[in-house]
Amino acid sequence: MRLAELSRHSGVSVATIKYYLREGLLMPGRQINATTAEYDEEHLRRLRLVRAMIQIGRLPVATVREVLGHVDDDSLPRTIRLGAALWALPQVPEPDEDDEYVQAAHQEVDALLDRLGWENAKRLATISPAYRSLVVAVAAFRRLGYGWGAEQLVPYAELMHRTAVLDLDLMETHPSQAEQTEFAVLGAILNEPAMRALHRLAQEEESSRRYGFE
Amino acid sequence: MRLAELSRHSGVSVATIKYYLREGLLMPGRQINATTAEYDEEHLRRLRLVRAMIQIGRLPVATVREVLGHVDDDSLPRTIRLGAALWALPQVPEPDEDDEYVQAAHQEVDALLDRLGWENAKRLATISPAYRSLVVAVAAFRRLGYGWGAEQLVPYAELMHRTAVLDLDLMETHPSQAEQTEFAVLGAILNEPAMRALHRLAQEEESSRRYGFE
DNA sequence: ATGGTTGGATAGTGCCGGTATCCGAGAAGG
DNA sequence: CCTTCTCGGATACCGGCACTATCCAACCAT
Repeated sequence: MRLAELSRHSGVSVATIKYYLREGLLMPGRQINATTAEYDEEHLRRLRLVRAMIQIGRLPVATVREVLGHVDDDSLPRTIRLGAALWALPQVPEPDEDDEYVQAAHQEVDALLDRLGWENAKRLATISPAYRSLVVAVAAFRRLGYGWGAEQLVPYAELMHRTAVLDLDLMETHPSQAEQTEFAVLGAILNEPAMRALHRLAQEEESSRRYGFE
Repeated sequence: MRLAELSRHSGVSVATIKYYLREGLLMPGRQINATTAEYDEEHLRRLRLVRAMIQIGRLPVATVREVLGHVDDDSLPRTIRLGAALWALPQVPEPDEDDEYVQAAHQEVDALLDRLGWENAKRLATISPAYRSLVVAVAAFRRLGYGWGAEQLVPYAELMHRTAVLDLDLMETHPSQAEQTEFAVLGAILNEPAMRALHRLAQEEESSRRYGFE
């Protein structure tokens, strides 16, 4: 497969593929001679993955590169690789630790983790971007005057835990570890838009059940 | 409160506030004289809301303007207002209806809605952006060779429905309709990052329960 | 041989949040 | 009253990012 064919099969323009090659998102093709390179199914697959991450997952190019780096790195044990890939995902800006709302949010989130019994997550709290994101979101809510704390979050957290159980069950249906890692990353990146969509659909459904269409 | 004070109270730079005023994200202050305008708590609140939507929700400025327009529009009935605000949220690119994966995804999603008994959502299918987003995400998964369809999505959808029930219950605890609408929009915009964070935390928790830390 | 492709390098584009600069009109202090 | 500081508003500009257009030499098909 040559560049133009890769472009046709993927629906991605030649110029864009060249850009991804330059950015290291796509491994170079096998060079046949000075002006021809050969690409295969693996390239096509990777290209589709990259596109999905960028277009559906809205990841910045630099993040895609980082995530792919972890996915490709065979030297790390599974959970590290998975965690590394997931932690590269886009983050909310750093919380300002001096802010009173941020401090209150910290306490709320810690209380939440205690009430849930998420001991492991608590151990990861200081380094996990997810923890920080949650703190930032809770702080924003409270700044706007909503009593958004452990009380309200517990039922959500329990639902999300059940979702995570589904995620990992689904991941374990894949035979090889490489596939599992790719699927887990995909799950985190592509599943989330799908879940967001499902969530909104569910809101529309429930809302029209309660209030009708008018 | 003058511009500089508004800036100090909100932590947003004067230049940025001016930008938001220009863009119509913030209503102009009460003009005292040719060079002074007076802002109040309402402005501060709106400014915090705008910041949260942009920074935490990552909404583009144009979308924020649109969402706020619907929130402020008292002439519409609640569900329309709510729906209009939610539908303005950022969307995935339009699916290419000729694509075979997209067509298969359509069928899967329709089958999913049937199995869930989401009659109302089905009626909204042709116009709901959430429906389209779901189709796009499912198509992307299938293009990558994963059997991602009604079968796998049903348990997720049920969890999301329970989440939506929580959302609306929580919304109904607010007394006025204006507050309810704002809260619903906030829920859709700010709650999602929080849920995403909870989801990742839950994944970390469950993953380390299953596989330990190594 | 020759005209159309090919891959690679480089520079440019369009958008978008946000900044910097400038200005004339008050406000504040003596 | 006069000077100096600060204010709000208009305008031009900036930097990052995801692409895209152009150019060029090498190659392949006729």
